[in-house]
Amino acid sequence: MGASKIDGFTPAQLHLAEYAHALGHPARIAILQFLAQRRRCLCGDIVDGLPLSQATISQHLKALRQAGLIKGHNDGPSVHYSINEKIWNRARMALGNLFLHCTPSETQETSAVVMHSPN
Amino acid sequence: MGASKIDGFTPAQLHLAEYAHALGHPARIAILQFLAQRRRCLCGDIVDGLPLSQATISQHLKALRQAGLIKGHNDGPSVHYSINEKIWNRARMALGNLFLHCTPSETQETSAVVMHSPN
DNA sequence: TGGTTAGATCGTAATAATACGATTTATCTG
DNA sequence: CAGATAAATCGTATTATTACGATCTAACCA
Repeated sequence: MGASKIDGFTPAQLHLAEYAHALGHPARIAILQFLAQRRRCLCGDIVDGLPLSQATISQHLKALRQAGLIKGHNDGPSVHYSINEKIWNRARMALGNLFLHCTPSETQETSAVVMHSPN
Repeated sequence: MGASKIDGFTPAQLHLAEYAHALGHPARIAILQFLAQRRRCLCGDIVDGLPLSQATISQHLKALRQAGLIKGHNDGPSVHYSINEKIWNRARMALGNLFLHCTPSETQETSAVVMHSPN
């Protein structure tokens, strides 16, 4: 894409867009669901589980890592990936916030709950 | 980007990625927040409110419309835009679902609430 | 009808994203 | 050390995105 204009938007808007952007590809959704199922898994497990090459998976993992949503832990030649709960919760809250403030009608109370700090 | 591979992913994953992708730009976040504030507003209002050209705003509106998140209502020469609650709720649920199933620990009950059908 | 206004669309330049083969890097093992 | 394995990175072709000026379209008004 052309580079997005960044000035004129709030940090909150930029962060929210960054999180959503990281979620904006089916492979990255699948990777996150994969990580959630196994709680912690090798990069190779993901490669085996998805219809994409090792290089492409690695690229998507990098994108998720750069957004902060996942983290990797080196274990010999392999890497264990897992969801980064801290940033994950931030993303959850940011999106909950968006839906809270952008959803009209009585659904607001329902959405509101997602915003409460879980810890 | 290169065209994303689509086969091998579930419809749910594809929809989720589509919604997230639509939210993955600060201008589109700002537009949605703008629409939520005024509940219904002219395209020109958005153009005045954001640091982007009319052509660019129109392009972002098109992206949001194609994802189904907003709808436009013609009123003479102007167009009133508003959030499409039906699809908006679908997006909210889909994202709530993702966070529900991907978030470890005790935050699950909290996230779960967002999934309940509001109506 | 002629002019004005609101938005969409066109054309296009610049840049980012996607995908994958090939290669590199790093770690373990014999 | 030599070979094997895991994952990252490189190189690159293709396509999408972003942004904006310019133009087109449609609806309104005098």
